[in-house]
Amino acid sequence: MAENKDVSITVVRRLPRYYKFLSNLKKNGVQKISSKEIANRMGLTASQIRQDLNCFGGFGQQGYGYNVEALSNEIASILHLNQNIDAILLGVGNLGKALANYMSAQSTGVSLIGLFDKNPELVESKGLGYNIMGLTELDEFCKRHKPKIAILCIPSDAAEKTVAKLSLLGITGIWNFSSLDIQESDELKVENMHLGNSLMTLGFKVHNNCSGSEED
Amino acid sequence: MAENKDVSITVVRRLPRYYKFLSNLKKNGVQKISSKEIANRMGLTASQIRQDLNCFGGFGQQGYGYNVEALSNEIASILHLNQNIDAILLGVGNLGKALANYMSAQSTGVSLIGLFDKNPELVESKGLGYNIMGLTELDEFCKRHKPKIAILCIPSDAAEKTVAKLSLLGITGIWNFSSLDIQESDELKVENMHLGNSLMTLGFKVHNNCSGSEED
DNA sequence: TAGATTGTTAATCGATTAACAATC
DNA sequence: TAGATTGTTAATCGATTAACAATC
Repeated sequence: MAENKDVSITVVRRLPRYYKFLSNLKKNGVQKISSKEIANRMGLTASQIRQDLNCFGGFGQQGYGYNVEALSNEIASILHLNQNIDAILLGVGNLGKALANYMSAQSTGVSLIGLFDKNPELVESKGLGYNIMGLTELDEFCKRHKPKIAILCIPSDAAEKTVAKLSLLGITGIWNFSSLDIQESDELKVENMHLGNSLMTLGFKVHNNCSGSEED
Repeated sequence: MAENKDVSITVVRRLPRYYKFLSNLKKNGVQKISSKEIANRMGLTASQIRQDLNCFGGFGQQGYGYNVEALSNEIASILHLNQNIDAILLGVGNLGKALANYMSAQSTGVSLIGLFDKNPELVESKGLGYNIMGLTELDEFCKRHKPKIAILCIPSDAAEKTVAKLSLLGITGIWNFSSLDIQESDELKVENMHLGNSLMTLGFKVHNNCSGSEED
């Protein structure tokens, strides 16, 4: 059974990578794997993988390794991929559309139940599979459907005004693609996806040939 | 003068955030700031900020603090934002378009010089400001224009086949939006932007109300 | 001069790696 | 039984925080 609470965020961030890796193995019919081989193939160390997994339970078997399917299921359960969180998306530009398409194609445990835009009538939504609401309908929609996550694909000045309001409307997680640096708190969990920051970091690495691993 | 080399990637990743923060101060006419106030406003500690900056030089003044404009310029120079790296983008779907638009609007030290798609004739490129080439033209284009960074907005199976080839064509940095987990090396710097991983991490946090800071 | 705040060293904390007994 | 590989404890490494002398 999955034990969590006060597992470090560093470990949590590796779980989706393990999950992806194991899914690929499963797809290729691989049934068992050792921490050593996971390490080799993912560019980590065997120790680290065993430490990570043992934060949640002893999923392996001495002398054998890990059963791919069982471990994959355990991680899915730790990440709550089988449960569902409802999400709304604000700002249906190219990026918003890309994310909406991505989310309908992938199982990440989060599903989109509403898309909003300042000018819904200007959005070309053919093939998107959603109809788009105006931001004026946001309050009413949230009160009725109680989404938990908001995906921000709006400019940072708009985002600044929106965050506090979303909190009041019951949003407890923000996937933030605006350049606003949103601070995480107990009440509001945040993943800041600052594209520009990542690109500048890449630029630095390319210029300096600096070493060091990266993730997300 | 900026001293770098073997500065940890953890520190480097904070530089773009500092830069953004200082740019905003500058926009608001703020001329000086202390590490303590930066810390308060960014959710870090004053110690950490002083440690970070002193990896590159002593930019402050005792009893006074930091001059906003000077510090901002120093960080821009450390990040090489004034120099330019040429980049190409592969896969002009919604995401590719979003990134192309973003990059023409922002100064990140990286500029797009070519967009490629498997089916360039199917891409609606009105208003994009680029004309889109077929992937068959990639070799020729790279040999002529020698871009250094490739932005991958193609499916992961396509990405898998493409990475080694890009390396041979002189690409030394990859901004990877495919779900393929690309390993970084001395020859090839990588920023993996795994959207799904980030969303799953957010889901975990929302479910578990787990604490811990995040960035990108 | 007195007050403020840096640069920098030392202490602490957390994450990774190594080692090995347990056991399949 | 012998070999392999886990789970787990201990050692190391790196990053953050605290403290304080230097100095503007």
